[in-house]
Amino acid sequence: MCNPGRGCKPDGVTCVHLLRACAHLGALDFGERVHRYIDENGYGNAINLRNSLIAMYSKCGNLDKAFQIFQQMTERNVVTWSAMISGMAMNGNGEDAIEAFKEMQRMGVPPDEQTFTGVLSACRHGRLVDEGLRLLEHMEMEFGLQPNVYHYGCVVDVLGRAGLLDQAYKLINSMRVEPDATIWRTLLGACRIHEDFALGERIIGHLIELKAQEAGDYVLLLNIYASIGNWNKVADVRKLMKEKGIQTTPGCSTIELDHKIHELVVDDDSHPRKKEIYETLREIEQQLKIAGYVAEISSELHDMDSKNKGDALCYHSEKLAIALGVLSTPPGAAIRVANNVRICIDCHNFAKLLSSVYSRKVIIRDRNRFHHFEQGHCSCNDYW
DNA sequence: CTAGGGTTAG
Repeated sequence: MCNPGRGCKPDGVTCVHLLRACAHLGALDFGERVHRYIDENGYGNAINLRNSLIAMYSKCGNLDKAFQIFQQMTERNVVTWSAMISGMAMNGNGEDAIEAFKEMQRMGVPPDEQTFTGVLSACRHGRLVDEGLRLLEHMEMEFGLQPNVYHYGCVVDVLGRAGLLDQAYKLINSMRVEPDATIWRTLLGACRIHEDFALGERIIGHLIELKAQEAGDYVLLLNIYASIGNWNKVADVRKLMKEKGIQTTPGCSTIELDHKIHELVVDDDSHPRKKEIYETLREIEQQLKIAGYVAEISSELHDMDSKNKGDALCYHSEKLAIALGVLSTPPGAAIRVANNVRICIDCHNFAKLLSSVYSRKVIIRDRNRFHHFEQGHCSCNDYW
């Protein structure tokens, strides 16, 4: 960690940067080394470093450790509270996040815009409709803070998922800020869940006006048509994407083993241990099938026959990373994987079952949030 | 030079 040969010793500022990098990568081991370095060098009393540690541990999925640091702090400012609230939200402890939000006010620390980002995220992840609406109102009336498009987006998401599509649409139109493409996409996602094609197509109109060239818009459009089984329209959209040269991001997972980050992609055939990985994966699948695992085919958007779907789903990068984790760590050790896209329902089932059959905690950070799998259950509140 | 947030979809 230190470079004595050049007489250049990392200081507190260096550590702040390092912790941010660890948080971004989900590199818990390295983050822990930075933590030890901070303590050994007496940097640990600086409030910005304690706050950075809370964020790092939260973003690496170790909420207990983040909370431990939080509890040991004698001085807590708005950043401390916001970091803790966001950490609870992203790790699936929505109720705790709201409790913490109330507690900070009892302690006389006024929330700011970023605190509301955290607590409204908690409402979104926890599906807390009334709480979300109430907070959005209090934000303006009680604290004089102008909600931004993300704050509104959380409440639109919560309303939409609850099936209150009209109310969500009205909220977007009543905003004092301009709706962006993302907030329309949020509502479009809800239209897909509740199969509201009329509103869905109206929203696509708004999206095309704003920035129609984004891959995500077309993917959502695909989802709507796929969920009603209109494969002709799906094919049309795919053709359009091809013509415009629009590509979707390939799935990619990372796992940290012996202080090294291993990166795996969908259908990876370039990893030096690919033979072992695929062997382990097949062995795991056999074990899981005995326990009742059935490949979930509905998460594929292609109109293939079931057999092909079953095969295609075997090689998602998170499964490869989990297999590498199983074969590289001692029995019972936790497996931590970071994913660049959202986990699919099949890999979610796979991890859930693996956590019970192999008696391992599996912690997956996806594009959205953390999934803590333990004894056949997941901490997440989503519909799977 | 430094601390807290981030949506939909694949």
